[in-house]
Amino acid sequence: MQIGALARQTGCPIQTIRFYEQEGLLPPPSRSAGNFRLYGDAHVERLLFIRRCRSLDMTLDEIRVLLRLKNVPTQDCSEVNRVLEAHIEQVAVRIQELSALEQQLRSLREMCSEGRSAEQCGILCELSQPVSAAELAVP
Amino acid sequence: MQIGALARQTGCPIQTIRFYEQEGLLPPPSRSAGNFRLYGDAHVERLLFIRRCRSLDMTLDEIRVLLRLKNVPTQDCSEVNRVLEAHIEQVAVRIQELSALEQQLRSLREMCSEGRSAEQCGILCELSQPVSAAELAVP
DNA sequence: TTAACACTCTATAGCTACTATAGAGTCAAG
DNA sequence: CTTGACTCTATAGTAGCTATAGAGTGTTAA
Repeated sequence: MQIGALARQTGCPIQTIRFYEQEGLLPPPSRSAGNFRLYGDAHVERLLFIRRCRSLDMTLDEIRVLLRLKNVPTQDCSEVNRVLEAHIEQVAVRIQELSALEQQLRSLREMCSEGRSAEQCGILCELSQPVSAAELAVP
Repeated sequence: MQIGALARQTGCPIQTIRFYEQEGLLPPPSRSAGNFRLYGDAHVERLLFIRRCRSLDMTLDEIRVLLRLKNVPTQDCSEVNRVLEAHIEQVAVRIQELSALEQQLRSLREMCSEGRSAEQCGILCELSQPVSAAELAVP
């Protein structure tokens, strides 16, 4: 199967497949006489695994770890659990941060009603205030 | 005031100040005889404004719009309101997405208890399932 | 006077996870 | 034998910085 067929089967763009190969997530496939990449079912499976992980917003590094563990089927899988839990924690933290951010934005929005001049705009005025050290810590 | 002093006053790294100048967010300051950047109070104010916006996770493009509006003090500020509301909406959407993601991750976590072999790991098995079209839509 | 030191300058490369080109080559069908 | 669909490599771009190299500036102490 050529790269286009693999792309159709997995819903993954061709460029991205080549990118995953370059990054070592997909093993280099064999090549045709004309130097075209030739894939088999194992590649389909592995690429689907990667895409599933990406759809769960895992980083390529996290996926690399999972792929490594997957390739040693007899090994204890507790590291898989740890990777996943760390990832869940990251997502939870990000949700916390964004929720706090949304609160700040909504109270900022309260500062101004439509139709004022920019000079008197409560939002612009508030935005001109110094930032606290806590707020400066970029999420 | 040299760039180091501005950096200290605002808590913004020196490189970032130069980056903002390059991006047109900060106007190019005057220079000393030895070609050092020399800033005044207006620069401090403007940089604080930018950092406050960034701490609210606004993009540089959004900030550019706000700065433009801020510089025409007599103009109606309703566009400021619109920029802010669009930004709030984006944050709200992202929170929704991440919350759904967290749910998926937690139910994935349920699939495996510690101590199995990788082969039998419920998480790895589940991750090997094909991805639905809906899940493929990367947030 | 000169040496040390802190500060600044430009230019460039790196980060993540792709995406989008350019320009060339491959292969099957009409 | 040419058209068209497909593929190849290499390179640059995205956002918002961060980090480096190698050079110059400016003040102070020996």
